[in-house]
Amino acid sequence: SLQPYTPGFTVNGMLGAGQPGLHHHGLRDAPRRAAAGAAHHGPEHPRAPRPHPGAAGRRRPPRPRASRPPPHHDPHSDEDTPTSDDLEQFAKQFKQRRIKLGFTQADVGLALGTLYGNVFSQTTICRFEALQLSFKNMCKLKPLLNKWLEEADSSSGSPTSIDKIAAQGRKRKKRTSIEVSVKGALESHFLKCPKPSAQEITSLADSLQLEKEVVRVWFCNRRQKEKRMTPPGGTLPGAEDVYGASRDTPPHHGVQTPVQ
DNA sequence: ATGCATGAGAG
DNA sequence: TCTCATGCATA
Repeated sequence: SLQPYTPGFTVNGMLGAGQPGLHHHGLRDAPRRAAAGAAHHGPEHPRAPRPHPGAAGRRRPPRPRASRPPPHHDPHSDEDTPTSDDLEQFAKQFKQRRIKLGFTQADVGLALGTLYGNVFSQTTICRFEALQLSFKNMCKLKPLLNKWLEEADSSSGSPTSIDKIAAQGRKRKKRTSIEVSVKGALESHFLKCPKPSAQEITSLADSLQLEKEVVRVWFCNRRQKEKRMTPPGGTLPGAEDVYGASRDTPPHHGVQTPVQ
């Protein structure tokens, strides 16, 4: 189940791993975006910008924010907390190796399961590579992916075949598609107030003709997006701490980067 | 690749 | 209820 896909076609790993009518792609690489960002405040939140060595035209003055200072020793060895830069570098290298080895994101997710029991979806691997997870989440996944990487190119083909986790039976709500204009409205409100009260959500939902639950979830997801290592939009200097009115609102912040 | 969704924890 | 990790389904 975790064979480097067959060059002929049959891009299997991914389809088999639960990627329905998706076409090819399993290998393909594109000049990635770069992250630039700011990190700060939270006493414990390493979020760092990325100066970008090789890329030219960086518009944002990279905020020189050191993040989790590596207490000691090198980055490549897992163990202690990596810096944002370490993660970015690893993610890049990981993707490159993965592709060279001929594995799809889905293959990797599955392999992690057969290897350690933690199965991950194509989505998660994708987000890891694109740094679209929270710093903490990235740190958690890095060791696993790193191990897979070592295991993978050392080609110690021990066919550790394992079962798949039983499928769930719960019916999932059909994904509601929100119109662009409505999304724009939500976005506006988000900028004004990232954490609307239940009542504000209700009225907003009402005026936008959306289910309250849909709006609530939209805000949750929007906030979560803001906490990724590579946040959307851009956090203007000065406009920090959008949330917590209380002191020490921990994490957040980011950076801005065009996601391509 | 990403949008909307679920569910486990925490409070 | 919110956050957070995660993924089905879809663009």
